Amino acid sequence: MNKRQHKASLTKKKISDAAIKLFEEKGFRNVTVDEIVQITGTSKGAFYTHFKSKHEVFLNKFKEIDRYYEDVLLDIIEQEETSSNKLKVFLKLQMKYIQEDLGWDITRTIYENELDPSRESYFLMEDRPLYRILNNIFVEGQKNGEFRNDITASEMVTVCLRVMRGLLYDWSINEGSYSLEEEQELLFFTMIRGLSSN
Amino acid sequence: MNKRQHKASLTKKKISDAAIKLFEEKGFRNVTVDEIVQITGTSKGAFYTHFKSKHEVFLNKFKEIDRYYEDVLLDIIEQEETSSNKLKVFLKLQMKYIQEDLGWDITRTIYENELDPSRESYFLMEDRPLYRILNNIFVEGQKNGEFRNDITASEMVTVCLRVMRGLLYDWSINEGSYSLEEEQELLFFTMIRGLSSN
DNA sequence: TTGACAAAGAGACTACGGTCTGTAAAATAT
DNA sequence: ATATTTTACAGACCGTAGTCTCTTTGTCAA
Repeated sequence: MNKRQHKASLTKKKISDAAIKLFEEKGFRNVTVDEIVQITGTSKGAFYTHFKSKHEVFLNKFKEIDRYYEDVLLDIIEQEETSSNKLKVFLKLQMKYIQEDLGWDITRTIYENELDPSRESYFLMEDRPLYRILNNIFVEGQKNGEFRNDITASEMVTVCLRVMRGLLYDWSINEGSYSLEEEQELLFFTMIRGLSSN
Repeated sequence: MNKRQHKASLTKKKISDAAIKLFEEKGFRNVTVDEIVQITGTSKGAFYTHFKSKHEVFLNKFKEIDRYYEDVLLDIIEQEETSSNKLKVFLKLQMKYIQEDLGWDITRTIYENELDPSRESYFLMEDRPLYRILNNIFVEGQKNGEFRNDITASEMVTVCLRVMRGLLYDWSINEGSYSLEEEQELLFFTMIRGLSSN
């Protein structure tokens, strides 16, 4: 990395850090790009050379969730005996992470961003760790007879994703007014019941 | 209705009709309020006395869905024998209606609007026909032993709504690229399986 | 070393949703 | 009949996300 690139990456980090801090303090909608660039002593030009949009700033933050899946959750679920317990624990810890580390405002903003067709979608990227992990659980659960065999593992992933999104969307429009960690259980257990072989 | 109110309601209708027509032609995001008022020969002032926001214009359109539930779907599901079949038919026809009569762009816009905390939420209004109808089905299904009794009917409504929203959200971010009517089956059948008594 | 080029950034500008203020005329009170 | 208030509306104005243009300065080839 040469001198110019180095300076650029410092600028990017400076903007990103300040922006995320502001978002957490005041909520995404109450922070303006002008404010961010003013505080960081940069400019609109700098901001938009590093980020495609105001949303994108913490899309990066959100992507950390995948690292969390791979680094932390994978090890934990391996300790569970059954596939359905792996799934249960995975979903529970995921919701706990979203509730405690991301919060509803960031979640809401991500969900809003995904609805904008002019922007890149993160949810639609097929190679997310989330998708691979779920797929592995279902494949394994089918092999050992826990899950249904009349539908494919990838169909079960689809079902699971839609249910997850329904819950997170609902949590977002309710402005995080209920405990995600507690409410996930009924919904996911029902789903798992529907996906189990009998 | 006096003369002034009459003229006002004409203006409102003129704006509403033109706006919805434009939305259908060009998509919600590609229509500006300036364009709507210019075409209708009205003004920003007129627009915003009748509608709280650009979104609200077809929130009214969306609310027609409830009339559809009450007027059409209620009769149809009454012909089904079992509660779970009522639910299946209801959900299927609902998705068919959304796909064919509303379309994904309107659906997307509604879902986006709901994520804006500064706006009134339609989904959170507790007395929607949708909620009552679902509740009735679950209560009935519990009485006749089809559905689980370890959770309440209203909890089942909550589960059902979240699943529905997950599907519609997913359909929206996929820009309506798959058939809602076809894809609903796997998801809802799985859910119903999870809600059935055994 | 120097000159062409490109990357990073500064900041004026645009587009557009939404607000505010002023006004004409209809409704209502006296 | 006249005065007062209210309503529907016109359109100037504002806030903010995002774009465009221009400048600076580091990079690299000769």
